[in-house]
Amino acid sequence: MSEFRYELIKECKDTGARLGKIHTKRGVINTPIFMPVGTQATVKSLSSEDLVEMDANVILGNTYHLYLRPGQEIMDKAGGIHKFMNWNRPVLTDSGGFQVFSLNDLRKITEEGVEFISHLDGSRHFMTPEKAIDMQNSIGADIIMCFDECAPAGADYEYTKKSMEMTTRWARRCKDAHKRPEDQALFGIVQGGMFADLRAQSVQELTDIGFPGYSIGGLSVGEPKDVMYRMLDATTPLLPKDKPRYLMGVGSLDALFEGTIRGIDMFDCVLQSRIARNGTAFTSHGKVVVRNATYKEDFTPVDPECDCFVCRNYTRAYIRHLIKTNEILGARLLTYHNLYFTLVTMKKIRQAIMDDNLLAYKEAFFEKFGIAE
RNA sequence: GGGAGAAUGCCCGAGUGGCUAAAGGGGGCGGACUGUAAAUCCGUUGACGACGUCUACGAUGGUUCGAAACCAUCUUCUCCCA
Repeated sequence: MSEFRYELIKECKDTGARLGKIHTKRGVINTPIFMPVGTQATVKSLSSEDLVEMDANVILGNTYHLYLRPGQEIMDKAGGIHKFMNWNRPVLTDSGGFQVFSLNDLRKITEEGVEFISHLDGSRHFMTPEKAIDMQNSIGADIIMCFDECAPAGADYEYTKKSMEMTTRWARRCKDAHKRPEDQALFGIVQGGMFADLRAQSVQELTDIGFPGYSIGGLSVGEPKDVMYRMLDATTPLLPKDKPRYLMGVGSLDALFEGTIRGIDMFDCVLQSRIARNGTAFTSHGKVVVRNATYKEDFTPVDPECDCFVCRNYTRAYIRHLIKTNEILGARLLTYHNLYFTLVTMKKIRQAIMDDNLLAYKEAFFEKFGIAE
């Protein structure tokens, strides 16, 4: 029997926010949670020890990228991603569905699956729902995703409906192909673009199939934020309360609050780690572009209110210097801080739900943080 | 002492009569970044109140309708022969 289970601890009185626990073989995940993204079995620039130290609980890996490198055989021989990267906490893998979207010019979609042209060497690969699951069985993540088509924001109704219905058929194939349901929770992915009725249809069909958790995909793909929030409003109330909801790829600070308020339990985002590498920090007082000349002689911490090891020991001036000189330590320090800051914010959000003052906390947060980035 | 060559915008470096305020790269400055094709990408980078003017390609003086480009002299630098 699977140990995977969602426990709803408390529902917010004023909003749709939920405080919960996801029980997995590798430990308990307190939700709502932010999951750092480690596409190629590494959160870029950080070690697994760093992630433990900052108290990250779940991290992501990516099926498509790990399938290309190091490849399925190595993942098998390594005994799965946990051993491979020395990380014994939960891992969630995306199926490669996002690459159907992001590698737009390098793939062809058919009912059977997706033909990718490798961005690495131009070689052709045919990814199917079955293969995506098989690969995820080899990677061995605790939570895995159905292979889906993530349609672009501009897709019209007709295309979006067909795409969503195919994603549903793929979801069934994924469930059928899954060989380790006892220790890998397979999530279905809700699609339906920017159309509320299609979102509802997607939820209905996926819940009919039945999954231990539900992801909401196809958002934050170029649409305005209010549209995304409207789609969440049209989706989460329809999802079963006893299963976790995962909003895929979303994680700007405002979206973490707004998503939580709309009943999302899990978030992941590359934004924190990517902008870190590009010289920007999220702080209590908003976005700080450490790279900018303003901070050349700023010998204060990245975020004076943060107690991460970066903020306790290093200055903006130093990190700016590292970024300007293209030293890898700069990327590492900012990545560490950005993720730490986000994880702490999520911890405070959980506490606020517990204390029945989520809306007040949100208001206080953005009063300092400023307008959402 | 003799001979050859070079001097370009913050730096390197194209450019041998008008289309050159001057390619390209670097550096500087700024912006973007949301299930990672990203330590990436984009913009900008002589001055001044704008498709206008001014100052600019070592210096000075010429040739020409017009010069960063041609000529003369000077200055500095590099290389070769003694």
